[in-house]
Amino acid sequence: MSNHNGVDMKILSRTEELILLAVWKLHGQAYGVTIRKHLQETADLNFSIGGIYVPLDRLVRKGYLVTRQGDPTPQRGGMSKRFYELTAEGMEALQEVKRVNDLMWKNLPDVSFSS
Amino acid sequence: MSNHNGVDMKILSRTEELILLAVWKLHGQAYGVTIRKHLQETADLNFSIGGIYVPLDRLVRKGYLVTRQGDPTPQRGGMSKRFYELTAEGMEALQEVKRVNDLMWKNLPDVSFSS
DNA sequence: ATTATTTATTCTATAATTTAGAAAAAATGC
DNA sequence: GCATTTTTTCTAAATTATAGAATAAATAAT
Repeated sequence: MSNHNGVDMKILSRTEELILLAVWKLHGQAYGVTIRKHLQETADLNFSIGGIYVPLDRLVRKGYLVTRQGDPTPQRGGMSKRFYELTAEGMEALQEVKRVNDLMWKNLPDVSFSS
Repeated sequence: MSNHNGVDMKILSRTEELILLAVWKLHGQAYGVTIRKHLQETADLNFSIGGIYVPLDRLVRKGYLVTRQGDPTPQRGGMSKRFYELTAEGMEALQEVKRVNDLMWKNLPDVSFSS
């Protein structure tokens, strides 16, 4: 649970992981609306509006994402988009969560459960 | 994001997933101390005491785990153990989180990141 | 039998994250 | 200018995570 500096880093929350993955997948086209849609279409996950923008802010503050304001587009109207991209640290945090997940999902005994 | 009844189920939090997986792996020998140790040894995850028992309670309330009081053992001393086991619903919640994870980690473009 | 030691859980307060959606902003079309 | 569209900002309430002191229940030692 430490990064390349040997400093303990907290593991990503579920939402943080999902949003970073969406940004990764959407490379260059990641903004609030497309991120939300990607989660819906890819995994049938229905986030509220705040459920996307609140963690996005946090991920920028933590240094896992960078953001840039988009230019107005030739489409109808609307507030200008705010695009997001993964940083090296964001990618590192994703690799760490993958490491943990892979280890924890390995060598599980045959299914059996109670009650 | 729905279970076999078509009812929407909330996706497990990171901690809930990790604890359910530890219980699964430890089948029959899962209690607070062994769960905490398993997470430490398997994935280098260091949970505080409350970080284990608080979510364990919640997982029982949600029906993902059942619990039974252990008998005193021939070892030195100590309060008697409280063992945990997965329920069918707990297993289902794990399968659901795995489905989401597998989908989200698929087809990612080549690594690239900013700043 | 009293006291010390060990193992393990319970309890509880605080911090952080999630969730929901109304409100505001910024652009184009008429 | 006013209506409409797209997108973000804001914010309050609910849920989860974190930390570790306190307590409990057992055996060992004297």
